Amino acid sequence: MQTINLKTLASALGLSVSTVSKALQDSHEISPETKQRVWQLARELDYVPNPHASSLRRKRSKIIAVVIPEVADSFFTLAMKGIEVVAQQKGYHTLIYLTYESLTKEQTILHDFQSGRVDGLIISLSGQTTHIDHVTALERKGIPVVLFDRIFEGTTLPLITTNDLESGYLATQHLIRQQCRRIAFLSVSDSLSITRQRQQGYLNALTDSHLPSEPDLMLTLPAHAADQEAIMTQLLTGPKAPDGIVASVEKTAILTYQLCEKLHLSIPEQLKVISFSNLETAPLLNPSLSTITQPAFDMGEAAARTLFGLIERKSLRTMLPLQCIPSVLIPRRSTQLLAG
Amino acid sequence: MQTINLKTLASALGLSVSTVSKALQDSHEISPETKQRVWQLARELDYVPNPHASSLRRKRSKIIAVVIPEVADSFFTLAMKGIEVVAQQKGYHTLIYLTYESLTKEQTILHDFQSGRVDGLIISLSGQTTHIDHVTALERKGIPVVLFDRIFEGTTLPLITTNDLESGYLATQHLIRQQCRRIAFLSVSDSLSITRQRQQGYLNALTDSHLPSEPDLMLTLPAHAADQEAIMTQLLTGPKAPDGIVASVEKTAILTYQLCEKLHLSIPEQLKVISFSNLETAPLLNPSLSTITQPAFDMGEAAARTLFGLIERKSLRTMLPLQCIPSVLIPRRSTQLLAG
DNA sequence: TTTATTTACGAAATCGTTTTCGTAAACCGG
DNA sequence: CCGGTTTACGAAAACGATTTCGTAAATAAA
Repeated sequence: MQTINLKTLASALGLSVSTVSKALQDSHEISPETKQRVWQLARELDYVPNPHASSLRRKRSKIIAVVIPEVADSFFTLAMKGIEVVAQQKGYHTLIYLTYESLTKEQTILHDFQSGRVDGLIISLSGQTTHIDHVTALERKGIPVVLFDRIFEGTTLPLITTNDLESGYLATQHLIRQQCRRIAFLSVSDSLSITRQRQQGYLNALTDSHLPSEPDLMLTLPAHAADQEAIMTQLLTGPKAPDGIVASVEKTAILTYQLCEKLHLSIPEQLKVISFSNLETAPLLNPSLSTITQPAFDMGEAAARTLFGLIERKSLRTMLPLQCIPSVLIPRRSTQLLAG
Repeated sequence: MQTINLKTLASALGLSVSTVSKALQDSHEISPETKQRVWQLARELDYVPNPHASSLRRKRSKIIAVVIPEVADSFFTLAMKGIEVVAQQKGYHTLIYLTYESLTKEQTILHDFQSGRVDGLIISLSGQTTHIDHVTALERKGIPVVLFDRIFEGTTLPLITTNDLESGYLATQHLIRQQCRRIAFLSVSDSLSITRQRQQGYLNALTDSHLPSEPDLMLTLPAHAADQEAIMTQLLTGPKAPDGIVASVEKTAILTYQLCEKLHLSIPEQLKVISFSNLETAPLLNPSLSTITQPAFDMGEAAARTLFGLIERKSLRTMLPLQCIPSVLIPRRSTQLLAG
C-alpha cells in the first residue's frame, strides 16, 4: 500500500502538484470546478497531508509543548486538561514533557525546542529552577512562551497565576481564627516564587495577629519520600509540635494525613490542616480536607489562549502580561473548631 | 538572529553539507579530525537539527501518540507517567490526546496519524468505542499500535491488560464474604471489554455463591453528571437498595461516596463499597476505600516498551501479543464487617 | 611499477509541501 | 480590433536534513 501524497493526486487528476496543493487550500487561484475534482479525489483516497513536510516549508508545526514538573497531581492534571481542550479546538497538537522537579531535565527539554519543533511553550517551572535563562533563550529565538502557576518573578514573559500571597494569608488567618497558635508551613521547594508568595502570606498573617514566626515551623521537604517522612515525623512528634498546618503543596497534605493516621494524631482535634489542593476527593477524606482550591482548569485554558494569541498574531503584544485568577478557600472538617 | 543549520556549519567550516551531516552522525566515512572540528563548532553555535526536515527524510519522527479517554483519573495519570518515563529514556517525544469518551473524537484523532505524524500509538479506548476499524487501519498502514487497559476483544493487536475478570470476581467475593447479599455493579460503558470482563467476574461470583443476579443492580451510568446523580440516588434510596457496591470505575465510587454523605447513608454499616481505583487518597477517605488497585504505572511502562519494540525492530513480532499484569485487592474500612 | 582497494569527501537527489513567479488563454473596455 | 487585465494553471525553488553515488587521493597488493 503506497502512501498517497500530492503527487499521487496530481497525476491521477492530470494536474500539477502546485494546483492540487492550492485547491486543497481553497485558493482563489483555482477554478471552482477544479477544486471540486481535487476535493473529491482527496476524500476518496483519504488523503492526509504530511505534517513534517508542511512544518518544514511553512515555518510552523501547529504543535505546542507543555512542560510540567509532575502529572500525578490534581492541579497539573486539570491544567493540562484545560490546555488540551483549547489546543484541540484550535487544531493544535500537544507534546507533553515531565521534568520531575529537575532543572537539568527542564533545560534539556527546552533546549531541543530551539529547533522549531514547536510553535510555542506553556511551562510551569520545576522546584529546582532558580533562573530561567533557558526559557528566555527560547523567547529570544522567537518562540512564544507562557508561564503558569509556578512562574518566575521579575520577568516580562506572559504569566498566568493565582493569588498566592493572598491565599497564603487567608489560609493562615483561617487557622488562627480556628484558634491555632503554632502553625507550620510545608513546601517542597524554597526557590519557587509561588512558595515564597504563599509563605509571605503566611508570615503576614502571623504578624497581623501578633503571632511569632518560628523557623522550625517552616519546612521545605526534600524530594525523596523516605526523607520526607522522617522530617515530618520529627515535626509532628517533637516537643514543639504544631497545632495547625498550611500545606502549600497537595503532596505534603497527603503525607500529613498518612502520618497522622500512623502516629494516631487526630485531625482536627490535635492538628488542623489546610492545603493548597485540587483533589476531587478532598470533601471525602477522613476528615474532609479544607483547601485553597486553585482554578486549575481555568488557568490551563487561560495559558493556552494567551499562547495562541501570541502565536497567531505575534506582533500585537496587547495581551495582558499577567493574568491572575483567584483561588477560593473551602473550609471543611480538617480545620473545624470543636466545642470543648 | 538567523537560525543555524547544516549549511551554516558547512560554510563556516569550508565543508559540504553532506560531510557535516555525516560527521554529526559519527559516520565512518568521515575522518576523526573533521569530526572533531564539526562537533566543536556545532557545540559552540548550539546547533539543534530541525526535526521536521529529519522526520521528512527518514520516515520516522521519534514521536509517539498517547490517546486516552480522560486525564482526570488516577489510573490514566499514572499510566501516562509510565509511558512518559520510557519515552524520555528512549529519546522519544509524546503527543497526548484526550477523547473524552467520544468515538468520533477518537476517530478524528487517529485518522490524522495516517500521515506519518507519529511512529507509533498507545491507546486506551473511549467508552463509546464499539469497533476498532480506525485502529486497525493504522496498523495496516504500518504504524505500530499497542492497546492498554481498555482493549478490544478478538484483535491480534498487542494488548496490555490486567486480570479484570478475576478481579471482578474477587471484589464481589470479598463483598459476599463481608455478608453483602444485594450487590450492585456500577460502570460507565457497557461496550468496553474491560467492563464486560469485570461484570462477568461479578456474575460468576454471584453464581458460585448461589446468589441471584438482578438486572436492576447492574447500572451503566450516562456521561452527564446530573443524570448520573439522579440514577444513583434512585438506586440507593429505592425499596430494593443494595447493601454492597462494586464500582468498576473510580468516578462511580466517588459519586457513591458523595451521595452517601448527602443521603446520610453510612459506609460500611448500611452499604459496603469496593472500587477499581488507583486513588492515592483511597486510604485517607472517609471511610478508607477498599480497592482493586491496577498496576497503572507498570501497564504504561509495559505498553511503551512493547511499542518501542515494535517500532525499532518491526520484523520480529516475537513479542508477547498479550501481557497481563495482575491487580491487587486491598481491603479497607469501606467493606469492613462490623460486629453487631 | 602497476593495479586494486580503501579513505574521505562533495554533488545531487530525495522526502512532501508551500509559495513565488511566469504565462497562456480568456476577458475587458474603448 | 487592440492593448490591458484577469483567470487558471504549471514550473521550479524553496524548507533542512539524509543518503546514494561518484571520485580524487592515498594506501595496499601484486
